Amino acid sequence: MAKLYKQLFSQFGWTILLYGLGMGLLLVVLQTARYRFLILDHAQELYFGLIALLFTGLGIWAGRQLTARLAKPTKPLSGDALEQTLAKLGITPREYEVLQLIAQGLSNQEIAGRMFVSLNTIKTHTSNLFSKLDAQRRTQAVQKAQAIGLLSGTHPKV
Amino acid sequence: MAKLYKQLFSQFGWTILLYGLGMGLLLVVLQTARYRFLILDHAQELYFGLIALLFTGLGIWAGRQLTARLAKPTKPLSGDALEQTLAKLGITPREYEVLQLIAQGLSNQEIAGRMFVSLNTIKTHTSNLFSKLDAQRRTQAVQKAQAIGLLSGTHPKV
DNA sequence: GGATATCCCATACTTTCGGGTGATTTCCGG
DNA sequence: CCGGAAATCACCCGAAAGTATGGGATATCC
Repeated sequence: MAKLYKQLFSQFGWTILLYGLGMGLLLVVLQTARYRFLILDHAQELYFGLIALLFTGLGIWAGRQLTARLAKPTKPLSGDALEQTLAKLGITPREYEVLQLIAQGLSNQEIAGRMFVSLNTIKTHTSNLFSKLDAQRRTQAVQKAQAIGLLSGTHPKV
Repeated sequence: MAKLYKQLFSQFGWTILLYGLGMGLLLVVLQTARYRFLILDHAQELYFGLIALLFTGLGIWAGRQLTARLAKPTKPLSGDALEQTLAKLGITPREYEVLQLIAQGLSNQEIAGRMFVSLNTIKTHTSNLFSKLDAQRRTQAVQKAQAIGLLSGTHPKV
């Protein structure tokens, strides 16, 4: 449990904390303000609208913050860093080969032919690869791999 | 005035409309619910909290939708060159949108959901797109598009 | 020798893709 | 007003991709 928290925190930093604080603060302010200045009866709708607007804005802001961290762009790794990343993800050499061929737009059949193994073998490799990359599709795997820097620049094959 | 609306609509599609509708609907529902079931006195805080939560979620969603459209047209090639290339290949705006979403690893179903059209429509778009890019698979299309510089992220750098 | 990891292959099954055809609507330019 | 481009959607069909499971062959490390 503490591990999950730590991971989340390291990933999102202060964003969540700040968001929670802001949320609580706003609620408190609004509450006290309600009892102090605006005790008008039918001002409820106005309150709802205001809160809705405010938290919509906050939501957009928070969304931007979070996606900004998740969509962090990176440069292609090389040599040592590459192997380290591969090891961390548990991606085997053979799987990495497959990944590179996938990124070049080859089908499983073509990959099988190029690597002199059966189609089923490639399927196994891709399946394992996807689970290690937390991907459901080959395009997603390529996208994630590029985001991490596992793949060098595109090879203009044709 | 109508022109501005049209432009905005064509840019953001149903996102804004849906958002406005959802907002209004939620407010109405909450209001009527208030007078029907929960006339308890100190339930206000709960309401505020609920609305805050709801609209935070909505805000995040809206933010994602909007930034997805605003961030994509950030051209890797100098604007003009991009449009020229697209025109040369006969790729329509809608098809280009699809291409970008494909490059992000989304399935046709997910793309359909994000663009508020049917799965069949996306299939048509992808099919036309592939023939224009001379590709047989989505991964191949992505590879070629990146090689030409049609996609942000990784493109001819070195 | 046993545990582990990698690689190879297979079968069976479900889902997704891609290709093809055709149809409707809207909008725009000649 | 007519014709074409663009966008939307539908239906079918075969191929490819993905999932699950299990078996067998090495090689390595303890």
